[in-house]
Amino acid sequence: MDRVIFHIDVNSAFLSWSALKIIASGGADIREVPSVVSGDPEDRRSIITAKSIPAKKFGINTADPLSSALRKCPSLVVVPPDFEWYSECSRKFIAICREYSPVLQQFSIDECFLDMTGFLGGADPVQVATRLKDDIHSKLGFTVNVGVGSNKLLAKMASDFTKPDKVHTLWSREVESKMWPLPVRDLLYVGKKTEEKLVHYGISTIGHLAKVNPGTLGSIIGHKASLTLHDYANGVDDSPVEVLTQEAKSYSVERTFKNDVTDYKAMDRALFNLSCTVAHRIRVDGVRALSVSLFVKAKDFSVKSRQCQMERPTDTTAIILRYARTLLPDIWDGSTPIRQAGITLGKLSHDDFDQLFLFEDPQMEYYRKWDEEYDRKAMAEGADPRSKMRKKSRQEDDVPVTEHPSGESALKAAKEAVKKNPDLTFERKPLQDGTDCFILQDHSGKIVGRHVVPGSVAKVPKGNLSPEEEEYRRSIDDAVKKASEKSARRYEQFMELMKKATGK
DNA sequence: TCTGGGGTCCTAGGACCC
DNA sequence: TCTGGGGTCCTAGGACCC
Repeated sequence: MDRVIFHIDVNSAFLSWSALKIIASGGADIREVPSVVSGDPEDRRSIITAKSIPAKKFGINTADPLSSALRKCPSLVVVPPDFEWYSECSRKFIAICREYSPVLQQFSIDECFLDMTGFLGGADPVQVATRLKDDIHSKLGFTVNVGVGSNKLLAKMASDFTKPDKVHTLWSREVESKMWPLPVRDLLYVGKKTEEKLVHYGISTIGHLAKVNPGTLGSIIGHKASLTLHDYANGVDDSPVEVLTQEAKSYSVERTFKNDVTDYKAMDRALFNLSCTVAHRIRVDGVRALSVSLFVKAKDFSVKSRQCQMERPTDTTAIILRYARTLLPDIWDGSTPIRQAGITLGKLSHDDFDQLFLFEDPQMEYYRKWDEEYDRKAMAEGADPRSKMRKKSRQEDDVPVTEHPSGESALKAAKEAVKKNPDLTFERKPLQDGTDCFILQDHSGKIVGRHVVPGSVAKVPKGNLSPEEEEYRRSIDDAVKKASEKSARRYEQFMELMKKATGK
């Protein structure tokens, strides 16, 4: 049977979503000027996460280093990402799409497929797609492209035609006229390397690719890829719109260091931090991992990795760290400058027979308590908005949050609260999404309030500062220093704990 | 002043067994 | 003891996506 598939793609998603928030607080529409979502402009390692259409006209592309983008366009407006807000926008976007068909597959935070077959009620697919597009725009304030096609591949290709705020069709019968003239690179799963290989053999358009013998193609790009790409180039894709989200097969955490790591102590601290983060995430999701993989990326971008299987599935930080440490000597000589390191957990399961061994291994008691404490603190601080929080801490739900347009006013509000109630203390604690935050705690350390400046950490005032700004600036330096001291302290505490637990 | 972070899947080669 | 080949499993590295 002929299917009708929609692919809905938010135009410059992160940028549009940030724009809405900025407009709501009285700012200008950054979609209309050259602008990007990126990290701290002072950090040479920041890259472009999203760009506006005017920014694209300066030759700025996603994943470019921010420094090179600023060279192309010195007046570029740079805003930090706000993942919590993006998740909220995404949820609303998906909810509207779901009103059009229950057969929905969320493909990423800003894309989904709808199987409209049987849900059109005789209506013209393009009219329905246009209504969906306009519906999202009027209710949520941002634009999308809708691709309409005979299968997922064609719908996705169609949504990528001209942007923004457009509906395009790519039916099977239109493949030859609309898709074959395009360069091979435009085909899904043809990246830089595959493009190079294909062009080397004179295959430069999707039409060329469609006519190449799959056997010949296999010797150029590999067996599996040749079958897929040959089908794709001919507009063939039988894959269904998957309604059920499948569980993650692996969890990974990677960090690029501010300065390349060249000594064991610093590397061991990094392994500890990575282990803490990734182990916390699997505990939140209630899974355990059997395999651990460690990778390091050197200054020259060469990557080395090693993996191993643990004795049994675990979600314990100390165990994961122990295995990660055994992998390290195989991939690092202890002196080569390392720019990035990461840990991936795989072979995941839900069974927790690990508990049975608790009593045989007295160390586990220490480790389990430490992890519980870590999880409790992480939840209270609302650490990572991107993690799918299975259970939210009750405390967090009750804490009032006050938003401020600037850091100075947030600092002032926090100070006044302490003045009114001397039982309270406040501390500056930026959230991971770039939102600045002053938290208020009572004498027991319980968080009772938050004064936040959404997405403000990158906007550190420089140059001639007023006294208020000076103080704010100092509070930032302070918080950075405190955070790094805290991380060092936590590492030392954990090392003590391991010594105690292992009796060494 | 180059180049983030979180995933999935595939390939090629080695180990091991028959 | 040598040689070849097929099948399976494991893993390091690479390509791609958003």
